[in-house]
Amino acid sequence: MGHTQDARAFQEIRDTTLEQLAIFEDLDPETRQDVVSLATPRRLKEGDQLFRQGERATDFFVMLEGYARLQRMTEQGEQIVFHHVSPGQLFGISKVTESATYAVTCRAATDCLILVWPAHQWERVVAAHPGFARHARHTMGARMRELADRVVDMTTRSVEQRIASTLLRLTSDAGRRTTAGVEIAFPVTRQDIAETTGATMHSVSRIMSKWQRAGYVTSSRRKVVLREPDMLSEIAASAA
Amino acid sequence: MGHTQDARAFQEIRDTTLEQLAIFEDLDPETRQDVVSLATPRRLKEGDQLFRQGERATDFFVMLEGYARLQRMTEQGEQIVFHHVSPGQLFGISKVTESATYAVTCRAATDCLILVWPAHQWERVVAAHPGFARHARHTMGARMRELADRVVDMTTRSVEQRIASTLLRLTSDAGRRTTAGVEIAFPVTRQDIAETTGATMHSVSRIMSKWQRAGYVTSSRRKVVLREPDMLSEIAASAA
DNA sequence: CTCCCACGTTGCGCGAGCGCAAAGTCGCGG
DNA sequence: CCGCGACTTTGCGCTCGCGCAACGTGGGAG
Repeated sequence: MGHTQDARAFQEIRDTTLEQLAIFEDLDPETRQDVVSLATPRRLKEGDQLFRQGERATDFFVMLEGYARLQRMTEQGEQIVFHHVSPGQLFGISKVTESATYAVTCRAATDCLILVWPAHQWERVVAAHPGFARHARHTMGARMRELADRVVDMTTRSVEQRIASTLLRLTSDAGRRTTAGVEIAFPVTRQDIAETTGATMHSVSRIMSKWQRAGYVTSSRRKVVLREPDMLSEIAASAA
Repeated sequence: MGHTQDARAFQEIRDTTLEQLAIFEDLDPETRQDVVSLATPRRLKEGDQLFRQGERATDFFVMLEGYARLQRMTEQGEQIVFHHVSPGQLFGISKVTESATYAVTCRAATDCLILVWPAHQWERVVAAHPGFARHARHTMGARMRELADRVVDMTTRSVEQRIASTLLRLTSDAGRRTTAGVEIAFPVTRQDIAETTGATMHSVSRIMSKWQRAGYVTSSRRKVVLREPDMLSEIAASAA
């Protein structure tokens, strides 16, 4: 995690990963290197907090490898997960909302490799690469849609339907095909699912046990595999 | 509602209202007139739909007088209210999220007077008045915070607490002092409150009847007056 | 003035999902 | 290989708030 390893990682990044990122796809290699040279790479261990809600927003980020959760904590200590950051995604972009602080807390769901830009470089990055700002606005829009959908779900759908939709979304954002089905690419506990669906761990466990018995999912400790995504879609969509 | 009336309204706007709008406060009169001259005024009657979710976003707006609801409709025909637009607020700003369509439906809660800019003028307005873009981003951030708070509320607070918070927010956004207390400045039915809190009309009615008996609120047909806002704050904050 | 309709109130029963409690299991560190 | 902590499962009872149903009520149109 020292300087040497970061430098090595950085080298690796420049050579392979970056050119595949959607956010840089319309950039010539020279500009891309300009923009990336303003950032520093950083590794996180699973569970590390990158930033906390309410903290001064000193940086913005792109996820290169791994997954992170954007969440909030209530005064009663309850966690609520708003979003899972996947590789290639931009996050911590409070500049887009003219906010001086982070709106959420970011915690690594797996070991991560991220690119970190100082917030004061925002204008410079945007000037060199207008697509960056466009991408950031687009990301913000997607997050808003996600939140709005979530509000709709919370008021109109049952816990079972919400869990089904959530698992489907997680596999579509971070799914990995295996022989047994589609697996969620990062550790997921019952508690995590509860925090992203607005249910209790107990309800999640009961419902997923039922699905396991029915053969729709296979789940072990911190692992979830969907064997019959179509059945879950059906549950998520069902009128009741 | 014809051209003459619009022109008169427009004249009136230029003379009185505009200079007080926060969004134009840092503009010299000349630039302000430039920006405003790109817009046309429009009046809405209570209940009119200004735009619908999913529709191509052809315009963006500033509310001058009156109130409107930003809402969504589910396939089952349920309405969910996300936001109440108050005078001075910018809305329909899908440009900020790089979206080609409106994310919500806008319906006038009272008769309204609004300014309408064609979406294709966005770049020109922003160029003439960078503060406009800043204001728009700020608005977007505020909406996101509102949505996130709502998700938290839906998962952690009781219906009674949510109704209390909602009424307090409505009076703080659109409150009018009267002898009896603070009145919400636009017509509000029990159904409306249900749609903004994620409850049923029946629950809202029951809870508000209780509050009326306790003397915290006075409510008649489509009208809500808070007599004891502090008591409602207490309910909204209570641990249970 | 009256009719009608939108809006509001209230009672009753039920069910989803929570809270609590207790016991089972996996896997890592020592 | 053992022990402990993190994670999971399951049962049971209860409560909040919904769904249904029926009955007020006020205000605007004609």
